[in-house]
Amino acid sequence: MGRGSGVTVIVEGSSRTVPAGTTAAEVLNAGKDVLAARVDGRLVDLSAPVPEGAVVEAVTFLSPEGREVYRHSASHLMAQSVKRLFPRAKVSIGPAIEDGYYYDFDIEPPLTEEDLPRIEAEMARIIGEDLPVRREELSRDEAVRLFADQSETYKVEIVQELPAGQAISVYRQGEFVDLCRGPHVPSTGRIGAVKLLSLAGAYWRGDERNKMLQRVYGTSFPTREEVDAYLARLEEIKKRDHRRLGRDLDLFSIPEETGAGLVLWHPKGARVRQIIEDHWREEHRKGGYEVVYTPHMARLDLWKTSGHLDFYKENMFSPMEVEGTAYEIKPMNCPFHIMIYKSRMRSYRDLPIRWAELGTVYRYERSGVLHGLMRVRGFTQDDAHIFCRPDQVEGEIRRVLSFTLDMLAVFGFREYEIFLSTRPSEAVGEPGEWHKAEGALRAALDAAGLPYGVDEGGGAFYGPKIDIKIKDSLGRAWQCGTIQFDFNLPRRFDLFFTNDRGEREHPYMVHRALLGSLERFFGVLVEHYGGAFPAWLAPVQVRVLPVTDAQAPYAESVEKALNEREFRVESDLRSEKIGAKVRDGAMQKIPYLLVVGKREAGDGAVSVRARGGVDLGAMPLDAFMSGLEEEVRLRANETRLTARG
RNA sequence: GCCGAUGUAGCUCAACCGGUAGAGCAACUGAUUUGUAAUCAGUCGGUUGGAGGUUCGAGUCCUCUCAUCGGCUCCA
Repeated sequence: MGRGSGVTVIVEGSSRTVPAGTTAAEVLNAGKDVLAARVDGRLVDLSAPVPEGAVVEAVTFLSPEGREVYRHSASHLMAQSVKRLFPRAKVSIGPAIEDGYYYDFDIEPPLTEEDLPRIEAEMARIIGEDLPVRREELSRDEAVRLFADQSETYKVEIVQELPAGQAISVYRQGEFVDLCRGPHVPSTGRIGAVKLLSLAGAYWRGDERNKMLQRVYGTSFPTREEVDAYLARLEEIKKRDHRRLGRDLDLFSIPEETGAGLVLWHPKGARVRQIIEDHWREEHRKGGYEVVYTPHMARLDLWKTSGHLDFYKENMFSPMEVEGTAYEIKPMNCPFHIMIYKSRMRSYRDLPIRWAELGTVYRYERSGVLHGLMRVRGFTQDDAHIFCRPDQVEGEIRRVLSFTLDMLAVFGFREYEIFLSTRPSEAVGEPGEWHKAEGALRAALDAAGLPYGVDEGGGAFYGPKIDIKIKDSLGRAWQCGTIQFDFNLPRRFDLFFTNDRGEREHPYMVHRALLGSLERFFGVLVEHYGGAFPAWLAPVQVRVLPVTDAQAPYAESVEKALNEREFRVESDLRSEKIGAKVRDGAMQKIPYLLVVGKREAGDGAVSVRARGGVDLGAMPLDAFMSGLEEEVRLRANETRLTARG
């Protein structure tokens, strides 16, 4: 604190002395673009007085923190606007999120889409009023009274849960006051342009036993142009949506007649899947795995033993009866691999045993969660189970971890999020053992030097896991790879091996999937490449386009030659103009279009047009084929042929 | 499952206050023989997601149901 006359602060690296009580805004000589201040690393309002010795920095929209302050203030603006238009609405919470903000309301009758423009217009009015945003600190009792007087029951509930002694901050702008930690922009006029995007339901406090509130999503930027650019970006992103591309490129469908969440892989989607699977098998062979096959259903008793019936029931379809015995369609592959393990005696010398299977499982997913290929009811996991001795488990986990990342890298994924998921509330086994298992996973992650978050309670019922999430085009992260430590199932099934002292001992298990499920992985892959698969994955690598019907026989001979070299190739023999054929080929995102006219037919050449509209000119067919062969061999992420092959 | 919205030709979308469903693209047929993102003409195509109801009459209004979309919850 200042000693009477003045305080010394450090602003942008240089030290200054100012009168005590000087605000951050004054110290920074803040212009309109400064939204808040960072004092000694902590975000505060511009109106906050700076203490002695403080390091003061300006926070603008250019920083993530600045955007958060800005959007959070915009959410208050929205709440104020809603309260003006719908005085009986109760507010709850309204944080900034990536690219925007939301606010949850309890409001009767519910808002409709038509209300959004009205709310937006009122927000614009409040911006015009340029109301000062003021922080006040209250005791808990005062805060409870304040919000109780306004019948803001949700706010009262939040305040009552805050510690009694602690001062509680509220922010007031005009007639609107909201419980908030802050900081906020100094006045409502600082918000430039706002846009409300959508309405959605959201449970109070995220708990489905609570009342469902109405959530309004919006975004805000300093200028209208930036809002428009953001909306345009959303439109662009939609074009990468795997559901749209799946239809446009004829990759898959999920017809209502088949059933929700049940995927039909069309020939072109199936080709890509097959390439993924072939690569997967080859890598597993090299990585010391054996492939196994198991059935799609098993007796219900098996799922009793495994614990699925106790801990996984809500994700399983109902059992069916066969000759008086109940059978269950499989939600997981592990019990089958366990039964293979049990089929004979195992020595410590046999371990680790690594068994992999592209195992198709069926899980009951609630109707509201289904989403294209990303969330389905029948899917094929690239599953494997490793049975090992306790002393091997950490090494095996590390090995799987690097295997996963290598596999993802081949498909062009170098960015992902890793989470350690710990014991869920419903789980088998002792907490102490869980703790040990979590430690082993943590050690493997640390050894690999990988940053990770912790998902408390996100583990499988039989053990903790490491999850690897990949982001889709909308920035939604999807869990793909997973590595799960399991000391429980071996015990439940009474698995053992004979150790080097001749005693029976339980093995440990590692459940793992590298890609997760082929459906989800393919969905993410489609979006990742926007449907423009690299040549090694593309369902059609080459399309031959004769300029006129006269070159049809030559085109067919080119197609045949390519086919014999095992390229995925087709010809467009329609009597269309070459421009139309090029356009159609481009829209199918085919890596290479070969234009063959009179000239090419004459000298055994092809005119190569690479994806993206790059005309590589004419080259001998052989040169094209060796170039493409190389590109495929390298699993190159981009088309890489150049002029003259 | 929950909240909200939406289902019209294969796709993208029209159809006033309830008055008897239409366009472009695709497909098909024919003409055209084309040199790097759409050649022309014609033809076909619909129990308006499904089932009930209101009405003289329903794509339009009501109820139920299925699916999809955006979220929430849950998950590979």
